Amino acid sequence: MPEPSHRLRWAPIPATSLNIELSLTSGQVFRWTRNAGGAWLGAVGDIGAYIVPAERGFWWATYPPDRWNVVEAFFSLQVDVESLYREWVRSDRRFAELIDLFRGLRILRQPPESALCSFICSSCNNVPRISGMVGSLARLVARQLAVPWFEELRADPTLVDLARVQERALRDAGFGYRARYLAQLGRLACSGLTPDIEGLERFGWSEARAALMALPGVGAKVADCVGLFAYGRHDVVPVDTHVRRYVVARFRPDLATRSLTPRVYDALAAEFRGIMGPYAGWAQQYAYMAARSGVAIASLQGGTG
DNA sequence: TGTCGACCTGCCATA
DNA sequence: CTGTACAGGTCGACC
Repeated sequence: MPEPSHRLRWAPIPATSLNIELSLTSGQVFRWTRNAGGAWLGAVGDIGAYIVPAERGFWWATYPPDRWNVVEAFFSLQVDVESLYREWVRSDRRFAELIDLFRGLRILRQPPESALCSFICSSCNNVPRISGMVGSLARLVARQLAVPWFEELRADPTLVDLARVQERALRDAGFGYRARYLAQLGRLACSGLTPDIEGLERFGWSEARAALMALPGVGAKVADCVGLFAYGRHDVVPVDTHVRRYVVARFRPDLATRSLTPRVYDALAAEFRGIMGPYAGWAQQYAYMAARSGVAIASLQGGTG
């Protein structure tokens, strides 16, 4: 594969501030790939991106060229993680361990419509399979980008793109019961029956969240993922099975046996947000990774130390 | 409000 | 190698 070496730009953002591999493989985005040379390839909306990590920074290229603002926004580089780390350790001393493990992990800012599609696919699912589905979805419905240094790169899909495929084709491609949600969403979008997903970002979160939850296949968890990963709502805490396990073990053992009703969901999110503060959504990603990777939750039990 | 089962499929760990 | 439990949930029907 030809590499855009003559176009590469340098960004002096150290790996301690942005761990590219960790951020791209932490279950936020599912379509980035790494080539043999260690470069990461992916799309951000309609923009192709090429990222080569290094210790003291990273090399980057986009197509169309030189879209630094896209790279900067995607990696949320305006957020100073070092100051977050200092705050988190003050809020919860045991976060020091998670920061050591996952230093440089950032919340990525994705186009909301494709984030919606991805997290509809994520329900009751595992990351390898989600990646396969999200890749298939892009191949089935999204526009091919004419990026010279990719053999094949699809744009991030939009909701109207979804109407290009029948539910049956999605089922044949292995989407299972999520096929119905996606096909239905595409029909609604083409009929003008979905809200302006991009525009919802400017609404209050409770209003935007309710609008998202009215869409097929979108419950509290998926809506919260759109809030955190697409709208830049840093304080929104999606409560999945891992985060639930973490918060229950760490702070709310009284909720251990309760089923995850909307009330319990909100209580867990509120508990975590109350402790971790306005960037609780970012902190959630660290807790998620810890719980998912089997870092001894037991060792995290008992008080807020 | 809270509980239950259905919805699809494949990964992963253990028999 | 065949069998389970489970995986970044949501929805509708009943208490």
